Amino acid sequence: MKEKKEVLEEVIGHQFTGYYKIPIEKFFQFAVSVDCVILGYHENGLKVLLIQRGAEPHQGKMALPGDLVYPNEDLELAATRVLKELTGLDHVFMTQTRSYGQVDRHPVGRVITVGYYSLISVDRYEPLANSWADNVSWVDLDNLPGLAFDHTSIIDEALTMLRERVRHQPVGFELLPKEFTLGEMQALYENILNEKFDKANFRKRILSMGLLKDTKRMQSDVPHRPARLFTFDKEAYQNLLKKGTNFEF
Amino acid sequence: MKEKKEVLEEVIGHQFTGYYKIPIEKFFQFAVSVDCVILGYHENGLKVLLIQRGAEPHQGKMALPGDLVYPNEDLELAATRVLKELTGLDHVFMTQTRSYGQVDRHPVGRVITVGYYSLISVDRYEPLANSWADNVSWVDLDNLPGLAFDHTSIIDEALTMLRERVRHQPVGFELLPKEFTLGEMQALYENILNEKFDKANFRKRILSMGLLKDTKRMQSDVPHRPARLFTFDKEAYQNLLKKGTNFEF
DNA sequence: AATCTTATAGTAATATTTACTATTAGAACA
DNA sequence: TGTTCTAATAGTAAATATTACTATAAGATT
Repeated sequence: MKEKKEVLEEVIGHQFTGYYKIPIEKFFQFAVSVDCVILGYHENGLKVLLIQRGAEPHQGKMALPGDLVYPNEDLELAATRVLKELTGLDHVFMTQTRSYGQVDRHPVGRVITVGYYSLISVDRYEPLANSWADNVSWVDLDNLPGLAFDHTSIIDEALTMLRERVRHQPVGFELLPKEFTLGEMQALYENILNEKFDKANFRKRILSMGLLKDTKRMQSDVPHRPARLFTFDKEAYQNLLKKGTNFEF
Repeated sequence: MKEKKEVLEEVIGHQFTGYYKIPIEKFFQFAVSVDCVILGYHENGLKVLLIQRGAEPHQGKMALPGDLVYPNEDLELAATRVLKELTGLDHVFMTQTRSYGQVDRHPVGRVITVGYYSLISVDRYEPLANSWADNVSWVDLDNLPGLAFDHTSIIDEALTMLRERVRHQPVGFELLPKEFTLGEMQALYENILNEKFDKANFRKRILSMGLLKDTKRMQSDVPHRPARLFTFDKEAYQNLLKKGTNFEF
């Protein structure tokens, strides 16, 4: 590890003579970006929304939708703006994952990126490439190409977060269509957690949470006995949260 | 919400004529800081390590140990360096919480701060104020004074994280002395989770995890039957992690 | 030696989870 | 129209885990 003195002298460009001697402007050399990990579920697989970069650096490579934050812009707003500009997606509620700040992660200068993630229902949105994005597409998580910057590890960590979260919060619902069957729900859980469950027990477990509302309607156009359609009972979930009851799958 | 065009024009200082017209240097106006939330447990209460600021802004106020990151310094290293410089604490393993980027959170300019947190055993470290810190002390979390910047909410979120984590990871051990009794352990859990447990059942639950090593030694100088002393069995925990067994309290 | 406090052991009732089996119902086809 | 397919739904008995207790043990203090 470099000595503190050496490090400082590299920064300030001349010999270091004391802590308070570094002019504060020397610290204002960073740029900040946001990167959005939008996860979806389709055809029995988890997908992530990627763009093809139509601008340097890493032009042509696939990447997370992300861009630099304006110096007078809040981070959350930046994430919302960037996602909309590049993919057309609006009204997507994202939460921060964490920040990535490797010194050499960006070729142009020191850029810290802040990760945001969201789970969405693939069929409720229609991504459309825009601005400097040459393309937008849902890419299978088991089959990711080489990505720009450190985006592969940003996705990996978001995924770890999802697997952790799915056990303690009813996040599955966000990834399914508005109405879904218990079979679909089970397939989703099995996919995320990479684990098989007993069908009858899975049903009991999920139903006993009291977070599903029976629509009284049935699947149609299936070549077998159709299953009941459910929706997520938001109200019941709010009540559960208020009571402080902690959800466990 | 401001229109994009207006926002841009504020940033670039002249009329906006198209996305690619903003020179990239305009984006490199940020500074980045790290703030360390060091939590400890002492005399039946959770504490956080705070400094008294001996420098502007917010001179004189209590604050988290934190400072600006050098433009050529990795975030983790910065956190380690800053903590050591201000409080003398070394070899503290911290993990990132999240970043805070409100536009007006710092009076000098646009400063994004990255939160780091750690749980430590109060009696294993000897904090000592240094550099521009006028003072270091363990402050009771139930009795926090007004803090500099947005540090109160950084602490609040770290605390929420701790309460979440304590249910799924054996973090309690980090906060206790190397050797501890089951009674101390129970008091800690009750304190963090603000909930009482049945003594006999708590013992069974904790022991059945198989993460405690019996030292065969006893408490001394207590005015009652002395309790057995335990240590955390790191090896057993590693094995548990390898097997992928998920810890639940 | 009596008394205090807290540790430790044990247990019975209750609740939850698990591993099953059995039955049901719509669609498709003969 | 009934036979067959597939997956949904219902039910249950054994095994496990949790909970709410009671009883006993042991060192320190008086």
